[in-house]
Amino acid sequence: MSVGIRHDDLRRRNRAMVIAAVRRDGQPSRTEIAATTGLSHSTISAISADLIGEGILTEGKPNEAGSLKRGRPQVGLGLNPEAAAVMTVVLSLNFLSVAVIDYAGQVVAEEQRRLDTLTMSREALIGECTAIVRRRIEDPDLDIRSVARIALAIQGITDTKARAMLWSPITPQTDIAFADILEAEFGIPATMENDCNMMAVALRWRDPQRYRDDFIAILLSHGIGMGLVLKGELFTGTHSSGGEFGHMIHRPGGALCRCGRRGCVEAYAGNYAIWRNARQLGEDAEPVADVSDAQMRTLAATAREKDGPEREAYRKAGEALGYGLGSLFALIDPAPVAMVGVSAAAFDLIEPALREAIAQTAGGQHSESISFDTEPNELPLIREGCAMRALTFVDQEIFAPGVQARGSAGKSVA
Amino acid sequence: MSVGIRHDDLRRRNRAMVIAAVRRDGQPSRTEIAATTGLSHSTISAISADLIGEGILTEGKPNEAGSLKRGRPQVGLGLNPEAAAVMTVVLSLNFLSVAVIDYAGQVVAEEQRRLDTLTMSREALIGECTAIVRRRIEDPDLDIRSVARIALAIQGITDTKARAMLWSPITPQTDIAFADILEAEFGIPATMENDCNMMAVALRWRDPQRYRDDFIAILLSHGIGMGLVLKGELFTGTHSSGGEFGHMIHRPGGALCRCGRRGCVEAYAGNYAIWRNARQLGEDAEPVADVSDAQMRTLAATAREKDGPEREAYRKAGEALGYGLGSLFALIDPAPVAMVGVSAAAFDLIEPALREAIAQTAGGQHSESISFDTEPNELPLIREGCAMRALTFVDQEIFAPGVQARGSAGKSVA
DNA sequence: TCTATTTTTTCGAGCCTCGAAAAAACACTG
DNA sequence: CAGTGTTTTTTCGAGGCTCGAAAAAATAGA
Repeated sequence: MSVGIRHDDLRRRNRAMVIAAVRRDGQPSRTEIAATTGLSHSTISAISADLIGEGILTEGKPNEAGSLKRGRPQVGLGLNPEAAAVMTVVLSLNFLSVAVIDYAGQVVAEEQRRLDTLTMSREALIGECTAIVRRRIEDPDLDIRSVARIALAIQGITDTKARAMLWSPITPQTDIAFADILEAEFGIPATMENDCNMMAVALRWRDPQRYRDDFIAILLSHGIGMGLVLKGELFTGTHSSGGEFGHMIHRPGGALCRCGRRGCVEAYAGNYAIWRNARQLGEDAEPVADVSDAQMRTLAATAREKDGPEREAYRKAGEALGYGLGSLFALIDPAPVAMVGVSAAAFDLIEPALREAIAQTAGGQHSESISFDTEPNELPLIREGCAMRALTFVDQEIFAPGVQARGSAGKSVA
Repeated sequence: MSVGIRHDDLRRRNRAMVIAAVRRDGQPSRTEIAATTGLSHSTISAISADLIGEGILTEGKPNEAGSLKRGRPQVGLGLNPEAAAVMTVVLSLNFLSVAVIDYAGQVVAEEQRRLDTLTMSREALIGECTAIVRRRIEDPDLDIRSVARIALAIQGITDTKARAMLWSPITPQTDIAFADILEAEFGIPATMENDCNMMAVALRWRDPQRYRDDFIAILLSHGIGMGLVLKGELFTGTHSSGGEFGHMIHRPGGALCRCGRRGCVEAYAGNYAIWRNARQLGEDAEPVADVSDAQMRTLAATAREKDGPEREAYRKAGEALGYGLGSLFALIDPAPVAMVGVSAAAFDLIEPALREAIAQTAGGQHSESISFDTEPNELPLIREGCAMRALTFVDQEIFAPGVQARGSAGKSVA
């Protein structure tokens, strides 16, 4: 049931709002915060005094951006990098990457490892993750007092509660509650996120002009994934991370998909599908386990060079993506799209067929107004998204908690 | 930007919460409201005293449900039917229907008219709507002081702001800002809603057990529509009412749809499509303008009787709906489905192929756990939904406003 | 009639936000 | 270089709101 607003909630929410404004706007003055939040100057003054006292915010130098103005110069408020740290863990095909990030969002440490995720046992996979996290946390060079939160991202399906990986193409293992495991191991709150959702989160921070309330991030990689932001909120399914754009049906009974079903968008537009079509192996050919980025780049080069099966493969991918997007647009209306991943670098080969297909669908009404942007490198995006997700959690839950917790936190710092 | 919470918002929100609790639970006592909202008894007591003083709530008789309990009996709080009235206007193919509903949700007046919506001019259509509303408002028999809000529903696409009909299959006219027109004409706040969304709203009130946070209402009528509730919120597109399930693509380049495109789900599952297939007219045959409910019932009867083109037509409809649902489930995960409209009465003919198709999709993982419910009559549902939508608006915006407005309202009643 | 029990109201305390005024910190001016 | 104007930030009292505890109200059972 919906719950009433208690009196203490007021301060908590407004604290969170101030922190969010500072994180969003960089170095806003108290006056600017008052303007964007709609709260009075007195309230902002009181809250920011508290936050500075607790070591969460810091006052910037007043002589920041050339003070040409007449009166008392604005004092920019910033996030105190030492207020907390968070950790990101990104698990992708044969690759594990962690980073420690300070409260202001700067990477202070990182470590990467190659693994053979496709053949590893459940225990080995979990072991590698906990080990790498432990190494970073216990690193004596790291002068971070404590990691306040861990965010994991994995390609595949996670549950709505952000506790577990349910299924992932990078491992035969299923249902690993990574978040619970890490929490139990280190006593640090953790969440398990879908990689494409983190891409969307990152895009929102990178370019809030373009990616604000409604947009679509599509990962064009070995598989096809999607992160969807609607009305300013990350979209998730009712039970899982949802948004499995790659497994919408493009052609009933069509090409064989990595998921074992037939006719999914991914079975035409995933790297393995483009590869399969370029090699003219037939739609029933078993998907290959991996195609290297270099191989895909070669494929794209060939397709650009001459009209042959390679070009046709990209055309088919464009068609599948276009019809898929058309169906998606029928549900949510058109929105800006960011194409991410190695095949986004071949978007020139994909776009014509994609636009042609969209024009045949309900999305076609605004065909020309749909904008596409490309970003070939997904990993940094996923990492950034994880970092922002973890930091936002700290902002909201740790630094803007109920009264009791806030009191003690205040004492421990003051 | 997100806006801070002012001090006055507190009372406003908690007032809204109390009203919502009373509307939801029937005759809750103050103690029960305190329990469901999590607010203290004192707060509930104060707020309900205000609301009773303002004539919004009324105290029920204490001897309501056999007072077997020991102590002071609970006093049920109810909505005062005379506190306000709302009006619903439902515009469907060749049919216009309005109703006046009191604050407690009872219909106090209604009127219906047959029209030829497909051939009417823009002015005539608007004229009929304003005329019927005026007749109901100015009816001397009606002892309702004033209508506080009007909710219109129409088959087709409306804008996100709930101001205008953008496109509708029931008329060649487009972009009619019905809400603005009625507001200008009568000075009463109005909203323009999508019919299927109102079906979903109604289902939520009718059976909150089954249809709570996540469910799908699909209209199987001449066209195919959908109302979607996700995470307890009505789902809408970024620009329009969205949720155009009927125009997701089932087969690229496939059967001719009423919308002029090809291969939409509706081009296989709409009444005209079933009709077309049953008559073996071919997928390119121009959709007929209307098929009567009686004709559809005859068709279903024939299909049940013998294996022929009629049965095959329903099979194809089931397949299209199944693959469409499969794609939808890939995005949002499976959820309970309510099939509404005349073809829902033929769901026995549709279901086998539908389930078979879903099993071939990402939704298939939970194939057996997906439940279908049928309701052949959409009109009462749409009307109910409109009524609840309008009443909820009154609850939230008129009876739980900012402080200034509340003060004056209080005075005028006291 | 008295007592136990449960619901509802009353009342003072504690917060929170707000507006107005004061204080602070600078640029400009002569 | 002191004085003035301007803008930002803080201070302070007022007004509201919710809460907990206690009181009042309303009933069933003894």
